[in-house]
Amino acid sequence: MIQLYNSLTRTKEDFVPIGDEVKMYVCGVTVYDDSHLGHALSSIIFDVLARYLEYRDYRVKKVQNFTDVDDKIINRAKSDGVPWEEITERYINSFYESIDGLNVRRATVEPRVTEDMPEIIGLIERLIDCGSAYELNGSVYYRVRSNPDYGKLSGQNIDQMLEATRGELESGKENPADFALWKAVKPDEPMWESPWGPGRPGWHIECSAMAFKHLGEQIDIHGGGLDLIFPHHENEIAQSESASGRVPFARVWMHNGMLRISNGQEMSKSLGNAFNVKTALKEFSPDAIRLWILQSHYRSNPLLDKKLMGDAERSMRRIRSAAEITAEDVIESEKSLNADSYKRRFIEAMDDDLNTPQALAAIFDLCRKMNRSRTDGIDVSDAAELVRELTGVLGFTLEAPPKKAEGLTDTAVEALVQQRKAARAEKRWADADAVRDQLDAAGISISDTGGETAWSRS
RNA sequence: GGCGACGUGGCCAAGUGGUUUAAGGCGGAGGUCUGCAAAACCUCUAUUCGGCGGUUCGAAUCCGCCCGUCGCCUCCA
Repeated sequence: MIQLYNSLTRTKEDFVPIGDEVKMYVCGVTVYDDSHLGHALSSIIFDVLARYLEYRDYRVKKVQNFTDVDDKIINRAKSDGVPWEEITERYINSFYESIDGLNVRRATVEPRVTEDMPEIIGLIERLIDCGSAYELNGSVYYRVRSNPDYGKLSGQNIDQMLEATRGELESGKENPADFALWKAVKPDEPMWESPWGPGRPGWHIECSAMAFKHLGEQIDIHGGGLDLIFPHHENEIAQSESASGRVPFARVWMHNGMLRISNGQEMSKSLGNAFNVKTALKEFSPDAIRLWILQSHYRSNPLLDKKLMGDAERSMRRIRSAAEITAEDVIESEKSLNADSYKRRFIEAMDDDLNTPQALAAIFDLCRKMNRSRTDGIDVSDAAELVRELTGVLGFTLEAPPKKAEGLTDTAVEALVQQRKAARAEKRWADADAVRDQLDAAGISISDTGGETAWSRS
């Protein structure tokens, strides 16, 4: 039985989907800049969740949106002096480049706000009809007081929040905590026609509308970063439940932790220290980045530190070399390593609220067991197959790290390797070592196994 | 001010009442293998879980206080 921690109830709960298909919605990105490693963290975690659910024989429909109408996009368009559509197009492509590079599978549906405008407007109309929203000067606001449950996710209560929000308040709202569902048009901003006049949707309504459209009015899992709990997810719950009358809107709310940067501060865009995914991928393999993330539990706050990614790169080599063992590499043997207990450990760990550090520990232990068994003349090809299976569930590619562009060509390396081979055959060790040093300097490492010499770029 | 998270070895990080005197990874030390290396394997690397009290037959795990770090309450994965 899979158990997941539900932010709404603050407990781990047995996961029981409503229907025969898991309906999962994950808050996507606002496309106004390149993706940073925080996005990578969230994407990888919910990628692993979807992969694991499928591994456990669930059918999964995952919806992840693009917010392509937003203040930050408008501002970016202004500062770049281009139409806002160009900004969103550019960064949607950039997002895909990053996410593909990280071997994150695409969601089943990836809706954009601009493409689901009729549903958004329709949902706002429903909210007005049921008394949960009101129009004011061409804008529409959600009436927070209409919902006694408001605040249940974040543990906030309206009065306390208001104390904190003293100061600038939009005039005319019934309650300062009421939030915009529809924003009346301002000069030079994207706009759509609506029953309340031209304007654009508020931030929160899109997710409710898209979840309703693509998944239905009650869903199994809703995911996103911890920072979205308030106000975004709180508002999403309020809107969705007011409109549909179905409670809860999402059975399980899952929130991933925030990246920490080395000096202890949160990594946030406003600090301007975002670490670009594409930049990271130039230096580290997607597997190293994934391992670095999955070695912490998804609800913790991993340290963003290049050293740790480098450590993960080295760790990956162990797993990769174990996974690379195929039937041909195996010594003829009657005895075969039975890896069932490792598979059970893996599943047990993942069932327990996606405990990837424990699941990885099972894989590392299995790799060690395989190496040990191999020297004992035991057939480990089935175990290697299991390593491939389990690492696949975690989304690893098992591909070697990116090749350094500079340096020697393959043929040049081969020539040097042959040169060294000759030297070794004649026991001219100094010459052989000189070649090895030369290769090493060019970022190529060598290993002599049996009669053969293997080389790889590091 | 309100809501919340966290503090485990040199670094990262599981574990949340007994089979854990604490998994796994990285790093380090020694060894096997090797011409020497690399990789791999073996052994070692926290009697201890921020501090102080308490509950309990028994706590890193529960309770209280204190110290420290961080997040949310405004846009953020």
